[in-house]
Amino acid sequence: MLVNAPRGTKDVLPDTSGFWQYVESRAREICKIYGYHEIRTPIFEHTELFLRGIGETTDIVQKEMYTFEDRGGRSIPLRPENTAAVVRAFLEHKLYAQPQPSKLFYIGPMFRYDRPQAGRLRQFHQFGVEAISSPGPTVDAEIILLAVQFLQSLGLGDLKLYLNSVGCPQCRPHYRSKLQAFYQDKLPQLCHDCRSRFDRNPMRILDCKENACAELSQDVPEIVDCLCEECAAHFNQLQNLLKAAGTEFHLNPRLVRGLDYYTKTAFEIQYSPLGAQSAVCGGGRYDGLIEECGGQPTPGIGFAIGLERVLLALEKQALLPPITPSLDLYAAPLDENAVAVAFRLVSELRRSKISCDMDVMGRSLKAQLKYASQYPARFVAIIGDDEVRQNKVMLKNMKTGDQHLIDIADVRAKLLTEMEE
RNA sequence: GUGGCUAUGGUGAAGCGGUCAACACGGCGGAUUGUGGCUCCGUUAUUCGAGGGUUCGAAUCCCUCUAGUCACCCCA
Repeated sequence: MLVNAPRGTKDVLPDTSGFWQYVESRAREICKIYGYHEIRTPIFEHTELFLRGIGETTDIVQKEMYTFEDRGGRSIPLRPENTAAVVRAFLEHKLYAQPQPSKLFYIGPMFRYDRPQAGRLRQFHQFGVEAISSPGPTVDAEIILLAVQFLQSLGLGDLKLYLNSVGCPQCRPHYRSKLQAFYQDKLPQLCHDCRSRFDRNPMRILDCKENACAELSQDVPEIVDCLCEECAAHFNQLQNLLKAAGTEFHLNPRLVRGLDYYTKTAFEIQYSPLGAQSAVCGGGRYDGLIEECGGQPTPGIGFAIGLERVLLALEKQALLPPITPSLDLYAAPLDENAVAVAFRLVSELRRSKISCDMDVMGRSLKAQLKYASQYPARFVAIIGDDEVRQNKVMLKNMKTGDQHLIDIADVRAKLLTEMEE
């Protein structure tokens, strides 16, 4: 117990942290290219924010939040996603008073209490992007391209972009009642889950994997045919923009997002070899969210990318960059007097930003050389009695095996010229 | 939250009721006195995810729990 991380959490060890840094730096690069700026919000927020923002009836809020009471009696959840928090910060700091749109991104941990699986953890990490204030659809296309370009820049292939429009408060109710009319007489034949979806969120029935439900849904009316004029025009224009940019996409009328705040554009990027957790990126427009959170009516759109899933996909496609630690100099002292000399040398070199290390295990020279070659270190400075007496160091090139006795004072210059090559 | 499968050292794994828990890799140490990457030698699990039970005897059988994994649910 004491030596096990809590269920659904993972330690990132030194042999993999380099992969994370790689992916995160790619995310930052892309955001810079697209003009998005980083925002960092707290890992916990007030419960009300997510109740309002995500929706009280959603699974995320109903059964997946890590909520605790703090010592002041406040109900505090660890954030299950970050869009609501970004909107909160947008309002709290009156970012709307600055030149709009607000183009923001974040990278960080999210928390959902769920049964862990590969690609689904209780603490997981998202890279998310939000563009607030523009009604689109140009910014919709921009955001989607950003996501696609990010994933492509990592070399990922076999990605599929799915696109849909979920309408707006004008047209969605019509579609909803149309759906309910469609399913009304089929109700007894639907599965248990779908019967409860009928009232709560009939659009979810379309998504059901039960054979019976899928068959019943064969001739279901599609939302694209029920969009109001504005939503239809928006959706059309978005498709035109994506085509103009040469981005391949697939319309998926059954694509429904799980969070209440989505309107109009909904999209998802899938990498199917990941199995059940194949959604690498999910996003959409949330034109009602900011008002819902107490601001002026303001449109917004964003997405989140699951970094664990991206890493899994990269691993599957053998696209993880090699991580090669290296060291310019390893100091190998042979006795206590030499340790002091070596320590001084190493300290000085480190101040000059030369990467170096020395023995702290009291090992034999043989063992020290072995260690240095595994590191791998480019040079080893062997320091024994003779060297200490003469203020010199036996500098050994680990690649060639050559070694020369040189003045300690010259080590730095020697290393610098060697590193030039 | 529901169902299936799994659980032996740092890693990959043998063992399937009865002497010291194979083997490989890795780690550490060594092969004459201050020299690595090859080779050779030694060493590295009083213990088999945890806790109960059955038995003269259990890593091996049973139960509970924990964790991983796959699928559902949902989502990134």
